[in-house]
Amino acid sequence: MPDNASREIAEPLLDWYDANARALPWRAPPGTPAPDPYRVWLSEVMLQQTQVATVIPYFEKFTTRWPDFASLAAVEDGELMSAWAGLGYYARARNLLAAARAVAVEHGGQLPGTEAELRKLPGFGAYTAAAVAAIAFGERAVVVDGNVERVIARLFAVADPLPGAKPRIRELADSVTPDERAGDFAQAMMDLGATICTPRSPKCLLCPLAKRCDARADGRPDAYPVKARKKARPTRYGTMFWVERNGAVLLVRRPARGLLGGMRALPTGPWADSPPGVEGAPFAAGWALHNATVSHGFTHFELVSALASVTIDGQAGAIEGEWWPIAELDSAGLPTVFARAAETMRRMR
DNA sequence: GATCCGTGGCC
DNA sequence: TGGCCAAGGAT
Repeated sequence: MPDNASREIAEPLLDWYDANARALPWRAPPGTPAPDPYRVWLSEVMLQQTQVATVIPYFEKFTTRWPDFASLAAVEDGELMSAWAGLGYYARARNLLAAARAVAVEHGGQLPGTEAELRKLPGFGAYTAAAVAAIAFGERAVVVDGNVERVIARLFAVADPLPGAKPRIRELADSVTPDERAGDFAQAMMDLGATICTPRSPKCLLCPLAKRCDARADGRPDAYPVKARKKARPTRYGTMFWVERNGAVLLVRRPARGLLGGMRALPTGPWADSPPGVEGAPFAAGWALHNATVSHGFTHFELVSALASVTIDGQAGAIEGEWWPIAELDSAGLPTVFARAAETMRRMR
């Protein structure tokens, strides 16, 4: 790292961090020994595309139930998915469990300590491998997340739009990453991005790097980073099926991959460009198609789902799935869209 | 490189 | 209201 980059960026940023670091459950205080790699890893996975305030209660729940790699590796798939319910991006939970088991089997129960080895584990991309290597193991790794991209783009007034500018931003991040305290430096950059160098209305008057910031000098810090416009989300339509029998409702397990993969769910028909009615129902019956719908925004489409219901008396026959007591649906581990649909049905019936 | 993959909060 | 955003990864 060039001397001027250290003097103008790393040193004042680390000084700021020493005085202003957020106290977070997975974080050791600045200057103290590195925190538990298990807790660092778990927090980093939960924090992918998810804000700190959302993560904290999940992190507390997970670390209470499963305090280390061995206990997590022993969990059954369904139990882990239920615990993750509501946090979103469920592939993270599937990869988390796969990585825990790989660590138990192939690494003697300890997370490998280098960025290159971490990168091979499920769920460890460029960001997470660098973050865990730097924060938990003290490796000099270049950690680039959305916060770092924004801070760097402003410090150097990077005019090229994302995502094309990612390689350039990583080069610049590399050039300002110190050889010592790379983990604290990464967390300082992310704290700065989350609290000072925010996407809208950055608080430049409080910023320890304002003197050195090219975007600040231009007078338009919020113009960076430049981003390509996103496509509009299409609306898709579907139907969820509520099958009631003896005070219980039929739940199914969704396929292991894809949307809400591996999660417990209400039976659904296909998503379509227009309301499909009771097409794709789990079995032929006298379905009542209700007027109420449930709308839910996913990452790349907006779902508007109708609700259809039927009550079965006597034997369930060959119906596949679990009969879950309606009074205990809160403990079923349903993703938010199904939890809301279930709540709507519970009130309507 | 483009697409898929959740959810909640903000203005 | 609706688009944008958040400690990204897999394919």
